[in-house]
Amino acid sequence: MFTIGEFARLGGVSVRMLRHYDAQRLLVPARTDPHSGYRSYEAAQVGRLNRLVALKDLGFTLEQVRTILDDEVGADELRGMLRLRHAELTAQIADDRGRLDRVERRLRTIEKESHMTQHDITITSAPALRLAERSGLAESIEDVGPVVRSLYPQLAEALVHAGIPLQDAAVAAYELSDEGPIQVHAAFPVGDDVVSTDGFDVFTLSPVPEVAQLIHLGALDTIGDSWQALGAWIEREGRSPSGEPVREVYLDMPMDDPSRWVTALQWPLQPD
Amino acid sequence: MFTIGEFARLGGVSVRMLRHYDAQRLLVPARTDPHSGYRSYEAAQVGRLNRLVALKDLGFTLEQVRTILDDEVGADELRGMLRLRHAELTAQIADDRGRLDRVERRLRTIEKESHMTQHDITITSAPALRLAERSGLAESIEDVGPVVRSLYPQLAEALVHAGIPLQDAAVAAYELSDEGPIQVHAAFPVGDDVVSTDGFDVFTLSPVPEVAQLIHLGALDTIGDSWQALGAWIEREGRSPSGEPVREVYLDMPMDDPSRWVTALQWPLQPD
DNA sequence: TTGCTCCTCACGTCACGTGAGGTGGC
DNA sequence: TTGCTCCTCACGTCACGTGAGGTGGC
Repeated sequence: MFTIGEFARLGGVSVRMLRHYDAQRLLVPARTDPHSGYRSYEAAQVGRLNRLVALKDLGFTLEQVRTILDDEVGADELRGMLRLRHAELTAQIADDRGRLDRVERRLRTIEKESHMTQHDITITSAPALRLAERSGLAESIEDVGPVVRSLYPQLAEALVHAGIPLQDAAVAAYELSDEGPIQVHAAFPVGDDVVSTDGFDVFTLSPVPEVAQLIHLGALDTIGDSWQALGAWIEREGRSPSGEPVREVYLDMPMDDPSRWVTALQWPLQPD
Repeated sequence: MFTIGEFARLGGVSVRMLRHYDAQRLLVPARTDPHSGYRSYEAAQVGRLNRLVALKDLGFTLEQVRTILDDEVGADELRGMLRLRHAELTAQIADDRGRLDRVERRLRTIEKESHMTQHDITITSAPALRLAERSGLAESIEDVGPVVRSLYPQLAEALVHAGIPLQDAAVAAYELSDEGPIQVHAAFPVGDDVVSTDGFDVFTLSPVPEVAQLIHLGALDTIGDSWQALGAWIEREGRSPSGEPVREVYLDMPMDDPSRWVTALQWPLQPD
């Protein structure tokens, strides 16, 4: 028989842990003195303690350890638990590798710039959107803005005329390509009941699991710079655009003050 | 201005998280309605939220994020924090790799044996020991037991004669080698004040960071099998003995019942 | 006798998730 | 008006670590 302290040393665990395992009925001492409460462990219990520690070291929760130790799982179930744990660990390692990469990148930029370079670019997801749109062609990147601006009044008029409420933020989408004119869509999100009519077409944008997003603050005259910055950032991060249309979401446009406008630029990415 | 829901969507976080960051003074809404408690966020706050999320994604605690965001750390300190995080992540990944290896080993043994092979072998550390000993030579492995047994009565007598109290468990140590006689030490731990005398020598065993340990239950006549099992296990695990003397710690030896004896076998390992 | 070990509460950890119960704005 | 969003508590999470305050055994 061992005291709790001896047994703890033998198993390489703390006394507190043994008390915890007792309280959880995971490893109950062979006897407990009814008067003093002193716990006594038998030599034969070392085996269970070792198994407990080994399973915990694999990353199982105490509840899982209990079911395994108490033989409540068959060989197949145990295989399943191990495979699940395998998958979880693999994912965990991959996550931490990503984190490590980002830490290293920060360290490299900090060496060069000696302060925290902070950009307002994040990677997020973009939802599927059902849109009522009017589209046009822009000859060049610089031409996109004027084209969009010319499309919205007509679109708004057509939607209002059709009695369709406009509640969500307007969304514009462009199909960027290296050469040739750019297809420009000026649009508003609409419900499933709305269909194409004279004055606007209804189409859907697919959901995108990963987009690089930059929040552009202020008037739209400098939005080209923001798109450029976003493209440069994607390149620096070693990511690639997926080729799906980019989106401009006009989150807030107080009509009296363009300097307070808020626009999200979203550039779909290929899976990493 | 955004409501908390809009701002949460924009930043890809939950409403609850924004309330939490408010409570922690990490990201306080630009204004809070004194009557309704409704929070309003400004577009310009998106930057801070993005930085917050990015730093949290690197694995920093919210408290660390706060000091970094509030510019309470200089470039050097920040470099230090990033390097620390780098080290932590590297260690974490190494740990998880080890876990993954062990999970895979379990899966392979379970394929073959279709049930949980549980051995009572663990890896633990062994402390430095100051020992009073008598030693002898054993011609072969089989001869070790008799030699040890012959040494202990004389050693006990010499220690008692010198007035030295015996409180801790007896420890035997052998220097295993492939050929030739085996040096056998029968010993008891003693305090720093005890020195070599007629009848026993005092020497110290170095601490060992990693030993493979097997708890042998019962009489010592089958202890050879336990040593064999321990050696086989070390081989299977792909570990190597360090060559330091192996230890037998006689944890419990009730004189009336050898079947309840408890002995720890410890085999020093090379660092992994 | 003096340490040393043992005991039982009970709080703290970390970053929120998840109700409960209620109010405000379109 | 009916949902939808917002609000404030407050408990739960997971496996213990860390006192506080007290008792038992050599």
